[in-house]
Parts: sequence; C-alpha cells; structure tokens
Amino acid sequence: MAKRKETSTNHLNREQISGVCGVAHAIDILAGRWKLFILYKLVNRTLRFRELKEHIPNITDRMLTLHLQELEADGLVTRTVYAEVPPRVEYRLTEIAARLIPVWDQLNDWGHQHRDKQLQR
Amino acid sequence: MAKRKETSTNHLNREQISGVCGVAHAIDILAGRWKLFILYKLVNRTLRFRELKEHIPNITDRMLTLHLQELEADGLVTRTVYAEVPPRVEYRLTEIAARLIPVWDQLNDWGHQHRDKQLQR
DNA sequence: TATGCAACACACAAAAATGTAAGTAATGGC
DNA sequence: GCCATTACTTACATTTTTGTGTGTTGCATA
Repeated sequence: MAKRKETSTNHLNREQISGVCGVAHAIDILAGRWKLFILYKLVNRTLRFRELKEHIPNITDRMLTLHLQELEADGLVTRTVYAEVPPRVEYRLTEIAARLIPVWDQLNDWGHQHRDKQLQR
Repeated sequence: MAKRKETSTNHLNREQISGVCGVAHAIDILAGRWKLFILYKLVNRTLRFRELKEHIPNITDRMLTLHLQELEADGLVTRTVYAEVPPRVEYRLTEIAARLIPVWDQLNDWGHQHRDKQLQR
C-alpha cells in the first residue's frame, strides 16, 4: 500500500507472474484486506467516503483511503470531488469493474461451499 | 505463511470478513504469491514436488513448500507420499479445486482485458 | 471566538508475507 | 566410505501490508 521497492525480488516476482497470468493479475488487484467489501458496497450505487466507512465495520479512515486510491489507480472505481465544504467525494464502480460482478457471484458460491466443507472436518 | 498471531486486529478482521463474504474467503485462499501458478500447473495432471518447481520459474523450495502446505490445509490439493528413497511426493487438485477452473477462465479473460486497458493510459 | 464536519495526510508501530542460505534423512551407486 | 538425490526444515533478513493516532483544510454554525 505504501510505495513498493521496485528492485526487490518480491516486487519483480509479482510483476512477472501478473504479466504472464491473467488470474494472478486479477487476484493481485482484488486481494487487499477490504477491497472486495468496498467493491460490493458500490455495486449498483454511488457512495461517498463516509458512507462507505459506515457500511464497512472496523475499517479505518486510512485503510479506506489507501484501498480507494489503489482501486482508482487500477481503474476499478471512479472518484468524483464536489467543490463544497465540508468536502464531498463520491465513488462508483467503473464499467470494467462491473464486468466482474458475475464472476464474483460464482466465486461467492464457491467460497461458501468451500467454507462449509472445511468446517465439517 | 508463518504462524499468524491469532489475537491481532489484522487476524480478527481477516476472519470476520472471510466469514461474511464468500468472495473474500475465496480470494483469501487463492492470494499467495505463487498459488495460482501452482494450481494452474496441476490442472489435469499430477505432479511431484520437483516437477512443480521446474515448471515455476524463480520459486524457491521454501515458498513452494509453504504454499503447498496451505493449499493442502485448505483442501485444494492432495498430497501423496510414496515410501521410496529418495522420496516421491505427488500433488493433485481436489474435486473442489477443480470446480474453480471455469471461474479461473473468466478471471483470466478479465485480467487480460484489464491489463490491456491499463496499458493504454 | 470556538467547535464541528468530511476527507483525507503523516509518522510510526506491528504483523504478515516473501526471500536467502544452509542443513537433514535415508538409500543406491561408485 | 563418499556422493548424489528428493522433499523438505530451520533460522534469519527483507519487504509489504495493515493498524493506531494525530494533524490539516476551509467554511458553517453556536
């Protein structure tokens, strides 16, 4: 989330894998602690910073800010600033993010199946 | 990958989110640096440790071991040990992991689309 | 004049993931 | 006896992610 060290083996490995494999790239983008929660909340509606924060239990201002910045940089959300005081900033899904919704539904089903199965053991 | 501290806010947040959201749970399981690469290599075939290592550039013994252990614990791969010397250990996908293959295909398409789009900017 | 609000930024700390290097066991072949 | 092989393990270092707490801005209202 903070700046990454671009010469580290860690970083280079990440880049190489994401460059080769579309799934790895997708997971890379989606894997932040709160990102999916944020994206979920934005499905079919626009929300402002404070509203997102209220919808997502335990998230802090900082983590919400960092994740939103990354999601914006990755082209998954749009940020709109209104020239008001106090500030008003609205977030919404981009078109390419919306294309993921059906995939999320399937992943969601799988995730629930998997969790149930693991709990039986 | 090493043991996690079960009382940390980090850990508790992770658990809570994964407990509520199937997608978050799925991403949580799949998000290790080399996990998708490993799973990909195992689609439709069984491979032993050394073969996996040769198929995955730059991975180290340690990272491969750690990821395989987690994948096994999460029920995504099966580990079969043969009583030979030198040892022979084979890994294969479980049935529930195989159910993810169609989702991977879609995620893969999306990942490539997304990357192409990002590169245009 | 003091306070509150929204959406951050900043400095710092803690935890988690990843990487590096070396070592281990049992056995077969030389 | 010495070495090679396989699938690891262990100790340690580095990088990355996440969390905590405080400060900032500019205007409105009390």
